[in-house]
Amino acid sequence: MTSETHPSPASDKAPVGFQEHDHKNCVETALANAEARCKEDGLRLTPVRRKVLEMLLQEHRALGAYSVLDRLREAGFGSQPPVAYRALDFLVQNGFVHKIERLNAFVACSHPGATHSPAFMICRKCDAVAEAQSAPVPGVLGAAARAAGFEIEQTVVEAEGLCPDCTEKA
Amino acid sequence: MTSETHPSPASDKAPVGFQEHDHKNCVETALANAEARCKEDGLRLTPVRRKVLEMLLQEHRALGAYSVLDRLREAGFGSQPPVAYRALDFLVQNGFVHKIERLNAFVACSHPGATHSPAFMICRKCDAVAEAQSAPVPGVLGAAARAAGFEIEQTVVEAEGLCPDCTEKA
DNA sequence: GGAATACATGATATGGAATAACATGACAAG
DNA sequence: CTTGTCATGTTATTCCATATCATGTATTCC
Ligand SMILES: [Zn+2]
Ligand SMILES: [Zn+2]
Ligand SMILES: [Zn+2]
Ligand SMILES: [Zn+2]
Repeated sequence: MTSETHPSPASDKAPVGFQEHDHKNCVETALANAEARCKEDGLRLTPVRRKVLEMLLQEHRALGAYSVLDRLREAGFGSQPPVAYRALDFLVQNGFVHKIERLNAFVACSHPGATHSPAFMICRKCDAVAEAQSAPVPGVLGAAARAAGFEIEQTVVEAEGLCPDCTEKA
Repeated sequence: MTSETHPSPASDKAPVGFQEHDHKNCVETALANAEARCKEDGLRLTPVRRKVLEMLLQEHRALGAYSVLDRLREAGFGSQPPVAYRALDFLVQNGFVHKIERLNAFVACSHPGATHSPAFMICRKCDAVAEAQSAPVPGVLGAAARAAGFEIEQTVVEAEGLCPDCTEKA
């Protein structure tokens, strides 16, 4: 089970997230990929947007909108909330970034490219976040939705618990 | 066992939520059940807490913390945020109420009694919320968690989409 | 009963998340 | 050059959430 999120290019659907990896390379690759995909799809990866994506890849954990904003300010961009939120909206909209509802925070996607409905594991101790490639949320919910006549468009799946590190320390 | 949420008395694991029902009865029953369970478990369903649960059952939809607070003020209780949050915490903690992360809002549980990991369907047009009795989330996520050494303690499953009513109007 | 303890509430203050509304600048299409 | 579109900047406001300190009210134990 090569859950090598970042290092090995071949593993793509692994759980990933709590391991060490070649981070510099991981960030650069992801940024390059994003730029490529934007060019391809006619999306505009402007400086602010790029910067926000870069910092999220860099941190490799979920950042609140105001942390993002702080970093934008430091980097010489606008410092008002909408600046951050608009960039984040763009990135979320186009699948480069996910919002972690449980934390009201944002994290760079670990499985870019493939359209996916992600699932997250969130450590309640250290706030580490790992993205798992989730199958469509189906099962009971799908059945319930059909029964109720509800049309599912998007799903949020977030599991809270203890990451390996924090489990160890306890 | 009497989770007569709304429509048919026999249906217990039904999706529920978007249908009409005998609401007065539904509220009263739920309140009575809550009181019974609290007595049984040595929990203290104090006036504030009871009032909050009552209003959530009454509204039958997700309310923001400050809506709750407004109603508390009108009812002569304290009017500072912690008053609402503490009551909500108690109710969530003990399974009478769920927090809808997607909306930063709270809704009374539709399947009280049974310990359950609920799943929600949230209408993006009218904000109606229906609770489905969700089987434990595992599936893909469970496997991923095991592989990563992550210990799941709690899960959030929320589906966004269009409720029957809003689908119709479109 | 009276002290000690735990828990519930009240009130103040602050911080963080999110959006509405308006103005400006860049750029491509007609 | 004008118009429309999109991105950015700025101001202001609203909503969500928690830390902290003070007060009150039960229960428990002696
Ligand atoms: Zn990485
Ligand atoms: Zn951890
Ligand atoms: Zn009801
Ligand atoms: Zn609706």
